[in-house]
Amino acid sequence: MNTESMAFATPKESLGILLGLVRAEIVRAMEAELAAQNVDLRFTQFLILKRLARLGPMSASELARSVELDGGAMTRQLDQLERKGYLRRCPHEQDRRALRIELTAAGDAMWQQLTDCNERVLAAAQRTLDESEQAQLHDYLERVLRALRDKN
Amino acid sequence: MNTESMAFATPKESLGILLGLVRAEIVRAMEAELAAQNVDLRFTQFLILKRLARLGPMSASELARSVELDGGAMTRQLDQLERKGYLRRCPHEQDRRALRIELTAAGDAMWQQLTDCNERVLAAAQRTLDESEQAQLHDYLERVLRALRDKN
DNA sequence: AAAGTATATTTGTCAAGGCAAATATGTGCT
DNA sequence: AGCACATATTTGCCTTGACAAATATACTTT
Repeated sequence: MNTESMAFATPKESLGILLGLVRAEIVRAMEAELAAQNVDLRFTQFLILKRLARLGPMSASELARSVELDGGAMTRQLDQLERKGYLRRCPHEQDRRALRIELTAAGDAMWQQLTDCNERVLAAAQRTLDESEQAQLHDYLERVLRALRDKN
Repeated sequence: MNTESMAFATPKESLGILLGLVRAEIVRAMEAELAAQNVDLRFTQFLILKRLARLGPMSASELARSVELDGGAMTRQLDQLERKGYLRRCPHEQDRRALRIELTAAGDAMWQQLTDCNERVLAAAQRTLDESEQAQLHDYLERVLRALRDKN
């Protein structure tokens, strides 16, 4: 009659729920690691530093889009991270509306300290998947993401 | 030297970011569908109705755990959903501390209306994966979830 | 049965994020 | 140049969710 059979022990979570659960666990694990190292950063702030460390300076809105964060929220996160001394708001060369957000030396150092902790959590999360399975998971997620964005 | 090569056009999102992006898109898509049908429900509320529709009546805290929502937040969501007439708080038979949350007829009818919209979004999201790939994605995510939870 | 501990629900408080309005620039068209 | 429209950042306002405290009830041990 319908496409799904309910005759399982685990009622088979839908993709939406499952993604939420997995993400929540990753956030929890990362924030625990951060706290364990006495680093006063939330997951969002950690992500922002990571983007900057890996992709280099960019504008606030590029940063916002890349972590799926509202522009207003980004402004406030930048306030906090700037206050902590991890980044700097510089004028953008080509666009006087925009900012060029760049890591300070302290921000860079902080990222050096965090990169291990980051990799540890991700490795732990994927420890039951072998290399090719990890790549496949990644590929599937990217395809799902593209499918959702190219909605037509 | 390190395990990741950065020589790709797309800098290979980490699992944490990717999950966030995909989930955000699914939430966005679902809320757009709900709005298009003039249904005044947020994604969280939709999830709650879905759980109740699929798993039957349960206590507020079971519900909260199953959608990874704080107990306090659940109380307020239940307030709203009860006010809209979609569910009822009944006394729990075996445990006088707890509630038995059950859908009303209106809540059931609402779910009937939403189930299509739900499946449409999930199908669209996974449209570039064939059946076995969808199953595999699901399996990988569940394994990651277990790995994160059984942290030891 | 009394005490101590664990769980369910509710409420207060606070931080984070979404949305809209304001301001300052860019970009394209005429 | 002038105008319309799009984009970048900031700020105010509001909702949601996390955390903690309060209350009620269960469960366990003495």
